[in-house]
Amino acid sequence: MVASTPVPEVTAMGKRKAKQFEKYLAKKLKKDARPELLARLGQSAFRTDALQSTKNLLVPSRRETAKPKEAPVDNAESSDGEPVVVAKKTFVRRVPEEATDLNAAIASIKRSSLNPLSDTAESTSDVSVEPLDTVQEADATPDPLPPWETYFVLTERTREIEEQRSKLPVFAEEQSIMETLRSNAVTIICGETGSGKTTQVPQFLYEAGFGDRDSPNPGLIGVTQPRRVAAVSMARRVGEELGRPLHVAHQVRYDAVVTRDTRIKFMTDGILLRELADDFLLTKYSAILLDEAHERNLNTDILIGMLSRAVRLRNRLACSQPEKTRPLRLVIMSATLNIDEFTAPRLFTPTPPIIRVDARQHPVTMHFSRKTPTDHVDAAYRMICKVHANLPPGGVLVFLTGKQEIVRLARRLAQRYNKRPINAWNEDDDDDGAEGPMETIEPIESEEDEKAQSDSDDSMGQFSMDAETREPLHVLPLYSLLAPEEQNKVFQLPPEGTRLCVLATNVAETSLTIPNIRYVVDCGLVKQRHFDATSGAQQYRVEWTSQASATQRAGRAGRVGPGHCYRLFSSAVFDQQFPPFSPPEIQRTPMESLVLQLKTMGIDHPERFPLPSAPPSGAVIAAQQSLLRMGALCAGDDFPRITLLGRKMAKLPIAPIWSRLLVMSWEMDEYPLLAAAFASVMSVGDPFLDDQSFDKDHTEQSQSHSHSPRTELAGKPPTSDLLMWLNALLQYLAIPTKNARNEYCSRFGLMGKRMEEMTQQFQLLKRLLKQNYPGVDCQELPKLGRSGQQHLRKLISQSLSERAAERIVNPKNVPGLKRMPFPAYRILGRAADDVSAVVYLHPTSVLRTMPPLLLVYTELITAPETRYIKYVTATESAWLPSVDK
DNA sequence: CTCTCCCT
Repeated sequence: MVASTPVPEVTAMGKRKAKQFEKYLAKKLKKDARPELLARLGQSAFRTDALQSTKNLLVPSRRETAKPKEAPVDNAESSDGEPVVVAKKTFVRRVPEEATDLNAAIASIKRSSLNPLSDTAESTSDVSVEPLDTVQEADATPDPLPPWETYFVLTERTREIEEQRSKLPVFAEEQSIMETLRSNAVTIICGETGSGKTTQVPQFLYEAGFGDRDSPNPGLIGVTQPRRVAAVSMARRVGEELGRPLHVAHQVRYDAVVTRDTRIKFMTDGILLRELADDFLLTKYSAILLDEAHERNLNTDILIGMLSRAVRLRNRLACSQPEKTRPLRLVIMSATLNIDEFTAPRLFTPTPPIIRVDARQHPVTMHFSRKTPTDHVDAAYRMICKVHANLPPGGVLVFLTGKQEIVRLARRLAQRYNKRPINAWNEDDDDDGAEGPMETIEPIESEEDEKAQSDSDDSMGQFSMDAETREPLHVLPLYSLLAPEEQNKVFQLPPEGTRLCVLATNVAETSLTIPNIRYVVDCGLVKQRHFDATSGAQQYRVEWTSQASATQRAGRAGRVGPGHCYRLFSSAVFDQQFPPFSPPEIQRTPMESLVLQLKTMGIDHPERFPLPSAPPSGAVIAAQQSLLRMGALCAGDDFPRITLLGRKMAKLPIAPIWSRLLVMSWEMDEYPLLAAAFASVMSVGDPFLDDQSFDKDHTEQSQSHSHSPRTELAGKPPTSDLLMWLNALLQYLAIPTKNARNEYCSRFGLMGKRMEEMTQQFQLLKRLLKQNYPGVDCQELPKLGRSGQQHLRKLISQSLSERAAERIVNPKNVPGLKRMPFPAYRILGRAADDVSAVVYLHPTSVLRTMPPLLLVYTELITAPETRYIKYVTATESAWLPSVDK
């Protein structure tokens, strides 16, 4: 590494001899315990006694003695049966004063998870917790609801705002919405974008006294959003509309503005999920609104499952002890889609009422292709040209599958419509004007004569004129990894006399709304990540999108006026091959995080937890096994139980695989700060721009990755892509000014957005480190010295031991091996004998020039012909728990 | 020789 000053084990004696000697002693003691600790890293059960011995060095004197009031939550956790009290105070949930209420709640949760009323569940014999009297009724009884007391809050809206509101479709429904909310604990509101439900429904509740301390419903109105930007911007808008900005706040990962005055809180769904882990009854809230539920995000789905139970419990408690507990109302807000999964009896009894609200949306005319083209990018190109040549002014939004397609098509279009210096495009596009039958698509006449390539003089400044139209085309790419400055261009007005044409990925389907779009061109495809629970491999696949998402895409043309959607596929394909809905995220993602969180909440059988859609049958089991291997769970008589390690991991806002590394480092007090920086890096991911764009924009001559500036950050010799990222962050943190940081990013081809995110994540983890381990010095920036690197590589190897690979040194012995310029590896472990276990080191790896004999990887990518391992770290067999040959 | 999109 560049900053390879080894961290001295013992520093030279300075002034404060005594202190340093103490430190030295402490370190030595810890070192003695270290081999044992490291040996145990790979064991399936985490030995808590070993932790204790080092932990005592961290927090010197007095252990916390368990007070009688505290719940005996940890009894089952120590593998040797000893009660565990380590760091209990900070890590373990404290039981509040109303212990009986909460115990009742927890008991009922455990019970409900065992008997979720799922249509197939049958066994109730293994109920491990005695339900308390307040929740003893059978789950089939309708949810109780205390009476609604009338209350009003006056607002101070301006006349202008009142006028705007009155035009929203949801405004006319205020009375029916509030009447439904009054008599139901759970309500579903369906309305398309533009109905105004997100901004208005919270205000209806506000005016009925929700969130007002003196009202019968003093708790907050909580509104969840799937995305941070939406939470922040909705909060601001509602605050403005109410004329009471202080009453509306937002909370997202790195940013909270909640105060004592807050009555409406907009937050991301992940925030509410975190809060549920500590307070299952959501005692702070009087109403929860889950917005955009139709998107079927993982978090929203889980929230629906948990809230189905929380609402029932809260309202039962509110009935039996109205002076102590107030009721909780739940509103699920969704576009008009398959609501069935939200109304399933396993979730809600009685079935919640559904209110439908019209949308203020203009009609969009659909145009299908007669035939489905084989090359959708080419088809898109032709369609854009036609729209541009023949149709009245209005922006064009084109949906494609990925960055590469977008960049290519943008160049091709720019070449035709938009004159630029010739060497700005280093890829030759001589296929312009390529023939091939083009389907006629109504109502545009087939005018596909493209031979009049316009490379003429540009009398219109930077634009040249198309033969058929007198109007230039303003082409902009849009995808998530694009720098924010570039992204923001789509929100500005295009240069005068030009037509806006945005080439976008899925970001434009939900996350970003581009103004003034009249025409949508949709290729009908999506690139999606697929996850195989048994092998752990993930794969990107381009597939037909769903009918629902195609409809959503088309709707983007109807926001300013009547629009048109040109679909680059036939109506037969749409009807017969498009699935009606995209699979919910819960069926496509690893489940470790969710299982771990459910277990910490006392839900013993996550596979039976009620959810709108069940995860794939193997996914929960696979996650459970992976958590067992990590030591976050340990085998129990009837089901795997959470360990103390697991509990600590669950407290950290990081994926289990990295939270484990963090807890290990913190507990051992070995480079705790460095580990925090590393975990921050890992939770954000690859900060490097992809080389193509980097080379083009900055250095023409550096074609090869081995000469790209990033190798400077990798150290000599390079040992890990991941440690290179870490070094990039540490260097970045050491730079004082924003300008210098930006300069640094562009020099090394780093994405500023990601570097900032890493920085914030590091601050967040540092705060948690300080809170939980007050003895650790968090002042200085950590250095990536030689021994620190070793330590991290050991831990990385442990974490990724299931993803190890061995270099194929003699390729002649392996039939079918190809492309030897790229180092080939064989995956170790379960799949080792399989031919498909041969993989290649991804060309962007910093280790490509000196591939190690043994490595661990984080990603296995399946390309059409080849499988690649990406993001690798050199390792040694001694660091892996057991390497199967 | 390449990576859709979110979140604690």
